[in-house]
Amino acid sequence: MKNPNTADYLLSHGIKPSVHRVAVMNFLLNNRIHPTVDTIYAALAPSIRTLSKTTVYNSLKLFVEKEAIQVIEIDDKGARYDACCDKHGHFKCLACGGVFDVFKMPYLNQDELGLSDFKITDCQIYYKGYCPDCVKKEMHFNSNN
Amino acid sequence: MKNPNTADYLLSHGIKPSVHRVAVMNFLLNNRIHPTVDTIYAALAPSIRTLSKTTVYNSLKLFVEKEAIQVIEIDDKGARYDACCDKHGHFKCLACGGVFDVFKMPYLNQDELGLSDFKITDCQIYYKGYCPDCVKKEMHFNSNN
DNA sequence: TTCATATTTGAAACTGTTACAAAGTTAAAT
DNA sequence: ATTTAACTTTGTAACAGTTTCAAATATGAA
Repeated sequence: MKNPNTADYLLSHGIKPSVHRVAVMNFLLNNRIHPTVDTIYAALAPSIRTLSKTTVYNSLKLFVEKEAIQVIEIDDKGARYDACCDKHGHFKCLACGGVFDVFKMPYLNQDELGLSDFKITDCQIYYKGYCPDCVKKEMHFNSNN
Repeated sequence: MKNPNTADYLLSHGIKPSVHRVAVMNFLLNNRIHPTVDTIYAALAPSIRTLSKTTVYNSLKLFVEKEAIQVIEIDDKGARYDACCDKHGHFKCLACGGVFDVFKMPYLNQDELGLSDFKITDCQIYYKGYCPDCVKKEMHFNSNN
């Protein structure tokens, strides 16, 4: 489960690998579930008794700035974080709250999009609906996820 | 500037056209600027002295539910509202805060996306960067827009 | 005119996030 | 070892956008 190269990964992005930062990055690398801040904090707090939620926020913000991870702001129920920085879309299930990767994306270049004179710095594609499991369970009532 | 069919438009979507609702919908139909709640409220409040911001929130929420408009949640700085419900992308300028339509979109169907067993209810494509005007003005410092 | 129903209001609550000053940690130079 | 400077972390409070909710108001049919 432990990735010994987490500190190196942070260093390669110009991030000083403090104990807390390594723990947060490690969680993201080993749990590809697009977790929220709360999920990360809840998972790490028991074993790192001195961890505060602000530090999780600070670390994630720094990682995003240094392009070590990407942030998925698919709704207003808490940002999701993804250790995979490759360009890809995301699907969020409105029943279970799960976020799925969508890798088969049809990206167009700037000219094709009709944005020739723009400077594009970010592109995000978000799908919403119900995942296969929840479709089967007919969990179409909307929860708070 | 006035669109006499606004009430009919609301009715055709199963929305009772109260005075306030017509005013909000009318603003959206005549001002295709993807306004925020604050923008709409600030524009209408002077002429409709009894209007409250909660009513703007309530009306917009109802319109979205009834699919009379669509909501653009491109960042956490306030939702944008679009009277055009056609499937299209949006670009937000990080300097001036303007939101632009991106109509030339490469939509794939569910199978092509690899989401065959999912039930998709919504798709949003968001671009960020700098619009032509701000590129020219070299307004690349980030504001709070 | 009365009554039932729907709409609107305004204040308070709520949520995710950020700001900030104080406290703690780290590691190099002495 | 001790000092020092720079950085990291904490915890509280602030903040913004949005929602909740009970009371007040408006609407329209009987």
